This record gives sequence, C-alpha cells and structure tokens, in this order.
Amino acid sequence: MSTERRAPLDRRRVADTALRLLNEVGLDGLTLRAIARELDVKAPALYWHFKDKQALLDEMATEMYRRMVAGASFDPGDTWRERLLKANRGLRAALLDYRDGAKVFSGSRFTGIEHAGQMEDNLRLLTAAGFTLAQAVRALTTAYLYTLGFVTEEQGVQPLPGERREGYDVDERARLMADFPLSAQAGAEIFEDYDGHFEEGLALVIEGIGARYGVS
Amino acid sequence: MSTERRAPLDRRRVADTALRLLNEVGLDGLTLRAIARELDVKAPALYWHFKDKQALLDEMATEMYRRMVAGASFDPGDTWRERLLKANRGLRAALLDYRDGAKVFSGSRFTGIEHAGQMEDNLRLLTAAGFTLAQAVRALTTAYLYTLGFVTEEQGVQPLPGERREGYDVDERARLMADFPLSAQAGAEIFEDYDGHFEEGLALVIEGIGARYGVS
DNA sequence: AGCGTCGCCTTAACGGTGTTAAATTGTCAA
DNA sequence: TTGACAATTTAACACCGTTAAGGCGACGCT
Repeated sequence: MSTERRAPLDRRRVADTALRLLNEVGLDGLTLRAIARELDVKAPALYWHFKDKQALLDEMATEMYRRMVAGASFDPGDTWRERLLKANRGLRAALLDYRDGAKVFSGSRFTGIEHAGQMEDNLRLLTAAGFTLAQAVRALTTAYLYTLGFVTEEQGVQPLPGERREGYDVDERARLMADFPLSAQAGAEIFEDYDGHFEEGLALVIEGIGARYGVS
Repeated sequence: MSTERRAPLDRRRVADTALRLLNEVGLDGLTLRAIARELDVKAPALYWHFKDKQALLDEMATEMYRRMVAGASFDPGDTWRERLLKANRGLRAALLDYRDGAKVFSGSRFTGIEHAGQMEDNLRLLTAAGFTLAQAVRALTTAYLYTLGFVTEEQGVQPLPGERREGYDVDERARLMADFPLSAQAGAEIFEDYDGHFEEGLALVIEGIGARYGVS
C-alpha cells in the first residue's frame, strides 16, 4: 500500500493551481469544486485556507502581481518615461498571461502590502524627476487605469493571445455599418493589432503627463 | 374579479426593470428570479425574450448607452477638446448612475448598431479638426478606456455615490504602510475626491492627444 | 504507553442559480 | 369551432458557494 501523502495545502499553492486552471476553463468555469479536484481535495477543504471564494481570488490577483514584479527589470536610472512604459507594458503582459486576467485583477484587492514596494519605488523616481507627489500619483494612476481598461476590452475580444471570441468579424461589422462610413472604417483600428494600439495610447498618456506637468 | 392583465413583456421593459433593480441589489443580487418577480412573472418567461442572461445584460448595457446619448448635449461647434471632455464626463456619469455600472457595461456588448451614430459624429468632428482617422480613433478610444478603467476602480471602492465599501480606511492604510512614506501619503490621492482625480486624468489624456498629434 | 488537543480534511446537506422541456393559457384568424 | 401561434407557467436538472459536523493523523504531556 502506498503511504504517500499529499503535502498539506497552503494559500499560495491553492492560488497557483487556480491560476493554472483559469487558463483552461476561464473565470466562469473556475469553480471551487474544479480547483479542489485539481488539488486532489474536496471543495470545503478550501475554506480552511480562505474565508470565501473572493479571498481566493484576491490571493490570485496578489500572486499575479508578485509574478509581474518578479519579471520586471526596473533600473533606478530609468527616466520617468521609461519607467512608465516598462511598468504598464509589464502590467499588460501580466494580465494577458491569464484568461480573464484583467477581470480577476480589477475585481480583487491585494491581500498584503507587498505591492507598496513597487509603488514606493515609482513614486520616488517620479518625484525625483521633478513631479510633486500629487502629480506623480496622478501620472501613475492614469496610466494604470488606461492599461487596465485596455486589457479588459482586449480580453473581451481575445481571451488569450491567438484565440478570438465570436461575433467580432470586422468585415461583417463594416457591412452593418454601411451608413456610418467612418465608424465602419474604424473597425480595423479597434479590433486588430492590439499591441500597436496599446503602445500608441500609452504614448498619448505619457505625452500628456510630460506636457501638462512640464517635466521632460 | 379583476380582469386586469399585465401588459406583455418586451426586451426594453425587462432591461428597464433590471436596471432599476440593479441599484438596489447590485450585480451579484441581480438574479433572473428577482428580475422576474419584479415584473410579476416567473423566471423562465424571460427566456422567451432573451436567449440567456448575458443577452439581457447586453440589452441593459445598450439601454445605459441610449440614456447616456439622450442626456448628451453635443454641439456640432464643439472643439475636439470640448467634445472629448463632454463625451467622457457623460460616460462616467452614465456608469455611476448604476451600481456596478462599469462592470455591467464592460462585460457586455451592444445589441444593435445604435452606438454607431455617436461614434460617427465624434469621428467626423475630430477628423474635421485635423486628425487622421487613425488618430481620431486612437484619441477617442484611449480616453474611453481610461474612463472605463477609472469608473471600474471607483465603483470598486464606492458602489454608489455616497456609500463606501469596507476595507478602505485611508488612515489605517497609512499606518500599515509606515515603511513606505510616499505610498502612505498617496492614499488620499487615490481613494478620495474621485471627481477631481477623474478630471485631472482626463486632462492628461487630452493634453497628450493635442501634443502628440499636433492639433490644437 | 496512553490520552487529549489541534490542524487539516471529508461527508452530508442547504438554499439558491441559470437553464431546459413540457404543459398551459389567451388571442386572433379561417 | 377549430387551429395556430405567441407568451407564460410548472416542474425539474445539474451545478454553485457555503456551512455544520465529524473523522483522522500527528504531536506533546503525563
């Protein structure tokens, strides 16, 4: 008889498994029973480690953020523009790593204060570059909210890089909108080349920060 | 005996009622049975008018948009800056009218092409002002996504104007973040005065559009 | 060695959810 | 009068998050 025993669960391992499963089944399919099955455990066992499902989602969001920070290559010598570019490209990449990543992320709250480290770093860099604290917060937040909004929409159309949700045929859309020629033509500018469009929008935001706050 | 008979349902009336109910119970509490009860009908009746719950949510989002457009005071003589301000202030106001409005909105798709009217109008105004079509689309979309991201976060903290969700005490947050002085101080810049912060971020985006695309 | 405690998990169950199939009613036309 | 058809109800299904209660193994204490 095998005396092998499963190692006891902990919050981190549960969140890990849930994140892996998320990519297979999506947020709708991410049930406690499915997560438990994956961990070779019954669903109520999860309640020993999390007070409810939202707490597990919070831990998942926190783990997503941890991995994003781990993958970030922040240089103390970055200009503020470089830093804003890196931070928001990194955020987008982190969200795109998971199906419904943006929804999970924006629907949750961090479980600790680990995120304060990166924030402090960014605020220090921007204030050192000449921004007031209020300006620095506004700059970071505005870019952050743009990125979050962008990826939320992006994942609504393209759940994972490569696969496309139904009902987004650009050609058919153009046909329906025959009476609105500019809108029809705009289709390609909306539903394709997300990478390029994200960069362009981010550039707009950064340009605005530099112009309005008079920091170069 | 009263021979009064309920007028038959239609998609619009169902969406109306669902939107009213949304403000009382929130998105989580918005069940088909609750909506049906409000309409003095049983839940499966809704399936005569909608193929599933998502289709009803789509109709709700469309109705939100209709009301937003109805409440908009777009002047053909608007400068492109005025137009971007009006459109995004109007969008935010429309989303804030409903509890979880941003979530409902960004999780759904319009049921028709009614939204193309306003889009065409905006694209016309911006291209007339000197933007290329691609630039106009990018300008409108970037501001739109910022607004959507902003209100999503805002409603996560403040479901309806006036009421606040738990766990967002700025003072306690500052205490936890004692080791991160800038971040601690930033609390007030993040969780308070949403009106002012929204305006400032929107101004940043618009400034960036003007600067990068060289249109004044 | 025996015993109690405690951490971690299972079994069983509850009320509620979206959804479907089938039966029912009301209305209007032939 | 009958038949067709739109609109709704009744009944049921599978599954969901969550709770209560109990089981089981490992550990410290006497």
